[in-house]
Amino acid sequence: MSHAVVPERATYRHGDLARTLVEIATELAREGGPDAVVLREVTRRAGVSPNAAYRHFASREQLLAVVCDAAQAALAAAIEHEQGEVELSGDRAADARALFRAVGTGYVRFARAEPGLFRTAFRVPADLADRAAPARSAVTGRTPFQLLEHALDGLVAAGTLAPERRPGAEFLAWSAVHGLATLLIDGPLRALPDAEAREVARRVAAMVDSGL
Amino acid sequence: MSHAVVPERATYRHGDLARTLVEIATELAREGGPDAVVLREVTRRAGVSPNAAYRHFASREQLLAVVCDAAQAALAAAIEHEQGEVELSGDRAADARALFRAVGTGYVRFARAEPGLFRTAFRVPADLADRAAPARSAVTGRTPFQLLEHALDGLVAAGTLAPERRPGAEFLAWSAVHGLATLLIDGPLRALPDAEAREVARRVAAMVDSGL
DNA sequence: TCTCTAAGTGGACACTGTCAACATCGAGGT
DNA sequence: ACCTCGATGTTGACAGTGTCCACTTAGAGA
Repeated sequence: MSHAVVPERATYRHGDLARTLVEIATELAREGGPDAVVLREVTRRAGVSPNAAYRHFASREQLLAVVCDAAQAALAAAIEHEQGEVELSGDRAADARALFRAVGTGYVRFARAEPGLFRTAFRVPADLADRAAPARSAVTGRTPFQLLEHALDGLVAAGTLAPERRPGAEFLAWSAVHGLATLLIDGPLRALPDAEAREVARRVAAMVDSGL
Repeated sequence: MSHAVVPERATYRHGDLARTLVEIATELAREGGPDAVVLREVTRRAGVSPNAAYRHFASREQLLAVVCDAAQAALAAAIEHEQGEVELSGDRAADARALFRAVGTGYVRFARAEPGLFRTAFRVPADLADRAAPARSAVTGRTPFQLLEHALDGLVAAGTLAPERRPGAEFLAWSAVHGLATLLIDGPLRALPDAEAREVARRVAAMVDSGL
């Protein structure tokens, strides 16, 4: 049942247990969502006693918080990747628009590809809201939310979005896209085939475009 | 710690334990969300041994599923109440629109007023997707989702929404509103005062209106 | 009145997160 | 080259959880 095929470490010290624990916990979260990251199972897979974790994390909740950051970073990476796929045309307005839409499509694609991590990313940390932003970012150093804000700024700079409509626009866009994502992985659209899911996503994007 | 102030029942039989357990479990969910409904605490408050619950529910998960239905029903009731507050003007188009918007405002209002129940309502049942719809409805017999569909049908009937745009429109509207709700109770808009929250909700509604 | 069975109890098990006390090394100063 | 001391890992324990099994109880129907 337990994948405890550990390299039977020879030394008393582990080396980099903190990182190892986070990696294993993240894998558990990927497979089964936040509830699947159980401290004892993590240490078991690491080949270490349960209490060893407490030398590196104050509690299970705190370990989960770190995994949550990692999941957010993975989401950021997915969005950045999606934006990287965009073929820039040179038309500033069109490009800004494409990059903006890539935020949404990358977001939804990640939610469908990694539902466990996605749910973990938005597990409310219970204690703190302002979790360290840097830990939640990928290569550009931006969190998913910041990537969205950046894309919106791009729309304004390209003249596509009127500056007076910019404040608060991230909340409109985020609402629509996040709602769609949950609908697709936990809601009635769960079993929708990829093609149709993309179609719904396209319509949501159109709604955001015209309604911003 | 435990509110186990139970009426010290005299009879061996409880009378209506199933209903009592659901009520207590719902209260726990209201206070602390789905994770707060722990079987032993429920039975404790009911003044009954833990195993008594198994005569009425196959597992904790199944009890939680019933609570989930109850939470959905409460959401439906909140939406219906919001629609009941609408002052009909006689103008069919305007009324249909007002009733449609009331779905959104009722939805968001409920999420903010009862975050514990709201989270419970959308706890994915893990096993079954097609949970009994009737259990999730209130006085009109409609689930929250059905209330939304009904309001959209009203828009079409009033000529406000083009019939060819009707299919799938519920997913667009639901995405936006549900996303907003989670943003307001678990996301960065958590601490927003009521007035500003209503303002954001108004803008989301406008986005849906113009983007449907 | 007797019985059968639905409803509640008691005890146990495996599992969890967490604490306190103990064991083990390895780096840094003498 | 040694010794120490603190960071890291271990052991054992405790309370709490969901759930199984065997037992008891009492109310409804023959």
